[in-house]
Amino acid sequence: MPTLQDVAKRAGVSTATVSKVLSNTPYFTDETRENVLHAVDALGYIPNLAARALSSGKTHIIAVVFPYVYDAIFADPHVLRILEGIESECREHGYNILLSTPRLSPDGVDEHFRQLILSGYIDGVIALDNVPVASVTEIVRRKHIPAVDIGYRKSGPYVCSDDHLGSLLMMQHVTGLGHSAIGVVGAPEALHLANQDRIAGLREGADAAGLDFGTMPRIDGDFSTGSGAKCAQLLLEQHPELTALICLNDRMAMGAIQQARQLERSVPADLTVVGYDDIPMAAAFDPPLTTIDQQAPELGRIASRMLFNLLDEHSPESVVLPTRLVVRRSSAPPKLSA
Amino acid sequence: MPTLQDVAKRAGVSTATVSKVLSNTPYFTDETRENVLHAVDALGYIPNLAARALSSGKTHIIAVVFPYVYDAIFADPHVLRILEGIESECREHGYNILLSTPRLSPDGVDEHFRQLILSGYIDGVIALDNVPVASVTEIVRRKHIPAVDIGYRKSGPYVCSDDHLGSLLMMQHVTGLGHSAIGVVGAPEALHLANQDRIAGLREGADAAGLDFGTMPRIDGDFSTGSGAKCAQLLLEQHPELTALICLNDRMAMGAIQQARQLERSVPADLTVVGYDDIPMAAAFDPPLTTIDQQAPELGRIASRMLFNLLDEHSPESVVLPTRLVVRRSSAPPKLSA
DNA sequence: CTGAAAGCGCTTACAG
DNA sequence: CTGAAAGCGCTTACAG
Repeated sequence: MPTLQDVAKRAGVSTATVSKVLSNTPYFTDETRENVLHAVDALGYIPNLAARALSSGKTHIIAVVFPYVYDAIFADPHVLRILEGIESECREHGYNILLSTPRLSPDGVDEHFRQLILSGYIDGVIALDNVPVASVTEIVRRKHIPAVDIGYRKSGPYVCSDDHLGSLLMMQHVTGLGHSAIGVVGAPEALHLANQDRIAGLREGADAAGLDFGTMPRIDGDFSTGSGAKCAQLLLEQHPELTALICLNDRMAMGAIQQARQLERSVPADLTVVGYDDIPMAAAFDPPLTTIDQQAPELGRIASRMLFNLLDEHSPESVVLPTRLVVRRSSAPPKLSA
Repeated sequence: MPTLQDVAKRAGVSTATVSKVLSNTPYFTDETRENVLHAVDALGYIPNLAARALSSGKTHIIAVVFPYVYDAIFADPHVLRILEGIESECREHGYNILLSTPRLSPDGVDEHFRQLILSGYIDGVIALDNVPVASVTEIVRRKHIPAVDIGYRKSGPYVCSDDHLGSLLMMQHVTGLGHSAIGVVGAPEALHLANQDRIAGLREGADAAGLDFGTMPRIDGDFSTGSGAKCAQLLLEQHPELTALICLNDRMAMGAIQQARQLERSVPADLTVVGYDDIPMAAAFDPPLTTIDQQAPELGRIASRMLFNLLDEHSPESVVLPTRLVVRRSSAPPKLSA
């Protein structure tokens, strides 16, 4: 591979000049600039990233960090769509994505991740920091590496979805249809920091409809399809009077619908089931899911842009991204009120 | 951050010694070794990866390349499970994963990817190289960077799933149940190099059962759930006599099942529907899908191990990973024969 | 068993 | 507007 030196020689200038021309420093004769560019072209010169990193301290690599808890990254379509947004934005800005999946424990991140962060290889971090057990970004920020959180650990710049609004909208939708015997398929708060907000939103929605959220049957799953089925089974067995199930993500809602079918309850005729996230399959499901669109790709895009701001020494505002109710066919008025 | 020099000073040795001790070179007094290790500890020294990369030429970064075609990486659970296998193996061996999603055109890979490869930042490449339009690894190998393909472009070490066997097993299963009016929801060969093998396997299975594969109705989708529904609709409208649908991936099978339900054909009582891939949701679906397990995580793991072999200057054998029939509840004997 | 020294390929004050 | 030179923090023959 040709080096900067080769280019300099070929163009008849110094390496400093080549370097500066390539980094778009002004103050160069058009002639010099052209000379350099021609030499670059002729030689097929590509900068050595390691050398650049060593001397400039910038690697143009950002770590995208999805803590490895429950099955998040490798099974959750929602997480994937966030990644999609990050990818498109990073690629546009010439940043490379290093995928990191640290194991978290109450003691913090694992040693491998710690080394990565301290090794100087990473210009910035975007972390899905939503697990109560430990913070990913703490160690990153302590090293003064720019970091943005996607989630609720508001210890620095962050972007999160308006979960309170989302679950409020959902409860309003369900009560608005006339339901009052409502079951909740939730998730333990230890699994996700957003849960508090979601529960609060549901409560507010229930209050507004004159219902007591505290008395609504609720069983927690783990976000998987299977757990949704199990929760729905228990809920419907113990409370056959339920006419609606609010599930805290789409996969559990799908599980719930499959379970309802086995119990000979057809959705939405006999039972309304709603989800959360609006993953791609939600629209293709049978019946298509009424759910909350979190704008996952946009979360990723915004997080990336905030990070680029930080890298430019600006201080981006944290943002709470609005959620939006998507009404499809898994929800309908209860039969009794018909 | 403390540097090698700091460690050397503190330990009273040369930087060469520190470097060698840290890379486990033998021939050192236990005393020297301990001195160095203590200094490292005391200072909290972490090697600077950029410096190491520049002087050694090794970055310990491997690029995991999923060409950005149709919706592969960000919507296909199967791809994700491959990534899961790669991740676990790489993490064990101390390699970091750079996620790269080049755009492919008949001219080859995009400029961004080309630069990445030529920049010296990448020790090796694992590529999902299954799209006929262009090869990802060609440019990589031309630069003598170790690369392994997951897929069918057998231009270097590769690992692939035994698609021929998989589809043969599937056809045998379906014909074995007594079906002869079988429809196929396929995918255009331009989308995936494995299709040829899958079609060949189906044909062989049909032959073996005394059926003519050529006359079986077939419509191609694009691997998405929605396309599966559409194909099933067309197929069942045009050929109401069909008693079984073989789909070339699970997502299309799920779409087909949903569509069948809308046409009042219950699965498997009125219609057998089988898939391919055994994605996580296949087991949780209603009915649970009969499908082919491709051992996706294992594909990723094997690919990683082959790459580590290459990095150690060994020449790994390419492998064709057996597939396995997973019988669940979406398949049953046809009604008529009952 | 250990060290001096060159070198990896860039960038960046500094000087002119 | 351009260049000489130091420096980023390691590794690696080579020598002893």
